Amino acid sequence: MSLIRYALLSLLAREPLSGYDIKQQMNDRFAPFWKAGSNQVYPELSKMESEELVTLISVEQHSYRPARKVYEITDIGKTTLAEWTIEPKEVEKVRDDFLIKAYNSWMIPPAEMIERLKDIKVQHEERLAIYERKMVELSGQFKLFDTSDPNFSSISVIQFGAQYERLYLAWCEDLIEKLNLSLQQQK
Amino acid sequence: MSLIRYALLSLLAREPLSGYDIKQQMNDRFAPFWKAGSNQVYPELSKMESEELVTLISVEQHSYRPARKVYEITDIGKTTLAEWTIEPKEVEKVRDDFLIKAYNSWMIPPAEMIERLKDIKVQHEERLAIYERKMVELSGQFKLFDTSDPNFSSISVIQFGAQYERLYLAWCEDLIEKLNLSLQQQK
DNA sequence: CGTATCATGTAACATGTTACATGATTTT
DNA sequence: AAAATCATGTAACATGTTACATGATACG
Repeated sequence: MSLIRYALLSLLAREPLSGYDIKQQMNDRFAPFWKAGSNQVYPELSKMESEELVTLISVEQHSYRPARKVYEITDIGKTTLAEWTIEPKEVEKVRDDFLIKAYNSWMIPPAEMIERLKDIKVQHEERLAIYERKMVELSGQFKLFDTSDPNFSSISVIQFGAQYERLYLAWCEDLIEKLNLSLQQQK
Repeated sequence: MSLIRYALLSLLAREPLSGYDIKQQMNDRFAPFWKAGSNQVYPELSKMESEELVTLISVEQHSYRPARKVYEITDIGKTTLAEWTIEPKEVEKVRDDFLIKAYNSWMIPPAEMIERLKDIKVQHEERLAIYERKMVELSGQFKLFDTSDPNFSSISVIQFGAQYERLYLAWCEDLIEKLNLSLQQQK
């Protein structure tokens, strides 16, 4: 039911991982699509183990550290994930704070709003750079047209991310331009 | 602090509204950017009233119905909203369920995945149509270059929405095409 | 004659975020 | 000497969703 469950399974469908690995992948590699706190990952893994969606395949003990518990997806886990994947669902709300801020731009002096937009642009440029780096990384190890290769899916999702950032940048630039025009008209 | 507060203020900055009005605007007109339940709207309005961000300007009693309580934003409310609007903040995660589903597309038979994508496309086409209708509505009552007109902001946000839906559609079409190619190669 | 609308609100539940706790080791 | 890394996990808090409650009237 909960979304986090399927996010975890999506990663485990590709390779066995520990809770810690999953957190890393979400917060570093998978970012900025997703994020998960330890309080969600660890309890969910235990629950999924008791429901036989995953199994514990090894417990590595490096002397002093807490035991590293590595989980593998089961066949039940795979079919559960596949069923969820093709299950129809209403699409999400967009829900981006900055869009509400933009909805208030009429209250803000144009010069100030332009500064804000430039800040936002920098952040989106950084994200775009991350996606583009990932694209280069992945496209090397990918056989064209093999849609059953996990990399096919990774690439398509990253491509979405990159396109999204380009859209955001273009939108910011357009707004900046309009605000600039109105500044010049005032003079 | 909470986001809902600023969403409410954003609407009240344009005109006085009741809690019911706000819910309507969010769930109908403002959709699909945002959504709010009554349990968030009504208590938040009371809280904001006690903090003097809004004031109750009228209580309409239509015989049998619960009293309709209309709120207006105060000057404190306006400056609070304006400050929040220009306050820098890290940009949001994208977080769309379907992107996780797409991340699992390698597990799904291409023909099935194509069907799913077509379903999603329909939903995004509907949203695009909503945005385009709103654009026509709004652009009529808008003086070009007047960035202090609330409609200027409305238009820019809706434009973002429309561009987003076009991106989503293009991405779906691209994926469908790739999946189709791999189907033909299998034959 | 059942359902939708107006209009407030509460309660129960699900989900997500931030901070904390442990504790040796490696890096700065 | 301080901070980051690995690795598990818990607790407190904030936010969001779904369902319920009231109750007269208008609509199909």
